[in-house]
Amino acid sequence: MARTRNSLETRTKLIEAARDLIRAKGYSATTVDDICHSAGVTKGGFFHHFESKDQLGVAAAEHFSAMAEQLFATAPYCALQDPRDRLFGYIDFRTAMFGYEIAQYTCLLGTMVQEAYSTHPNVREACAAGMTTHVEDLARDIEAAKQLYAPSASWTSESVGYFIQAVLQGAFIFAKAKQGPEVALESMMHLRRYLETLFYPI
Amino acid sequence: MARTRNSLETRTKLIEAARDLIRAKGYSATTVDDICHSAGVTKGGFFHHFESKDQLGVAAAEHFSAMAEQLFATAPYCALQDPRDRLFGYIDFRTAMFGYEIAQYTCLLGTMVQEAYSTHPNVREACAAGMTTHVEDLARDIEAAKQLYAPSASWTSESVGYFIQAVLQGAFIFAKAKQGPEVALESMMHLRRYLETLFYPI
DNA sequence: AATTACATACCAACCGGTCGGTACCGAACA
DNA sequence: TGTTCGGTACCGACCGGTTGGTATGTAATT
Repeated sequence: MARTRNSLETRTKLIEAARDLIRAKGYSATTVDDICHSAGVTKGGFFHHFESKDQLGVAAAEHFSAMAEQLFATAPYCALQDPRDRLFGYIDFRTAMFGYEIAQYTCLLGTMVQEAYSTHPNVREACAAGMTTHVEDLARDIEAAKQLYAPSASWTSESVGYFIQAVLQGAFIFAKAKQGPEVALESMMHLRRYLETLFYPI
Repeated sequence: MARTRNSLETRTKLIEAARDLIRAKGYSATTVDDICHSAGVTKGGFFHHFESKDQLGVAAAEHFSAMAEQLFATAPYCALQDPRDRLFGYIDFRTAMFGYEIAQYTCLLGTMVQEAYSTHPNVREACAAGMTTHVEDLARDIEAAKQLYAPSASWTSESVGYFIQAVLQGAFIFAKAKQGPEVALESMMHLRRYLETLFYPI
C-alpha cells in the first residue's frame, strides 16, 4: 500500500466514504468504524481529522453542498441564454440523473436531515444551509425567467425553488421505497408540466 | 402503576412509542430500550411481542398505514359529493396538518424507508406497501375527478397520487430542515395550484 | 395444570471516543 | 551535509457504556 500521507486527501477520503455510506444506510446506522474501514484509515486517523462523528456529518454536508454547487454551475444547460431554458435544463438534467444508481443521485442533505433534525442540531443546520444555498442559486434563474415570462405572477421565485426541491426529495423517497425510479420520473414529469404553466410564453 | 396485563394494549403501546420515537430520531437511533422505557414495558415484554426490532418496525409501518387509512377515510371532506372537491379537501386537510408539531404530521413511512431501504428489506417493503395503498386510495378520487373534469388527459391518476405524496414527503423534509412549516406550506400551495390546472372545469 | 404475559438478570458484540506511541516532514543549526 | 527538533499525520489497543437479543423466573389468566 502506497500510503501517501496527505492530510487533505485522507480527510476527503473519509468524507466521501461517509457520504456514500450515509446515503445507503443513513447517518445513525453508519458507524465511525464503517467509515474508517471504507476509507482505509484507522480510528486514530479519523479522530485526528474530526473531533466527533457529528463534525464529520457537518463536513460531509458542506462537502456535498460544494460538490452540488460546482456540478450545477458547470452543467451544459448553464450556457443557455434564456433563463427559462436554463430552468428546464436544470429539471431535465436532474430527471436524467434518475438513470444512475439510487445511492448516486439521492441527496445526502435530505437523507441526513430527516434523521438528524431534532437530535443533531449541527448536522441539521449544515443540511439546511446547503439546501437553502442551492435553492437560492436556482431561484436566480427562476426570478429572471419570471421577469420575462410571468412578471405579474403572485408567487415568489424562492417558493418555486423550494417546490422543485420538495418534489425532488419526495421523488428520492419513492425511488428508495419502490427500488426504482419509475414513480419518481413521473413526478418529475408533473413538476415540469407545472413549471410550464408558470412560465407561459407571452 | 396500574398493570393491566392486556396483551393487545401493551403491544399497541410499544408500537405507538416506536412511532413517536422513530419520527423524532429515526429508526436506527431509536433503541429497543428507548421504546421500552417510553412504553413502560421491560425488554422481556418487548421481545415477547416482537421477535426483533425489525419486526417492530414492520408492525409500526402497518399500524401507521392503518391509522392513516382510517384518518383519511373518515375525514370531513370525504362526505363531499364531487370527487374533485374531495381531492382538494384532502389537499387542504393535509395542508392544515402542518399547523401541528413536526413529529405529529410527518410520515413514519417516509422517514423509515429513507434509512431502511437498503439495509432492512422487511421494513422497506412494509413502508412501500403502506405508501402504495394510500396512493391507491387517493387515486380513486383522482380517477373519478378525471372522468368528470379531464377525461382525455394523458396523465394517469396514479401518477398524480404519487406526485402529491412526493410533494408531501419533500415538504416534511423542509419542515424538519427549516424547523418550521412555512416553506412546506408554500409547496402545498404550488401543489394545489397545479392540481387546479389538471382539473379545469369543463 | 397449562399457557400467556410479562419482569429480571444477563450476555457478547459493538458503539463513539481516548490515548500513548510512531513514522515522517520541513526548518534550524552546526 | 548531517543532525537535531518540534510538529503533523496516523496507528491500533483500549475504555466505559450501550446495543439487540436471550435465559429464566413468576404471577395472572384460561
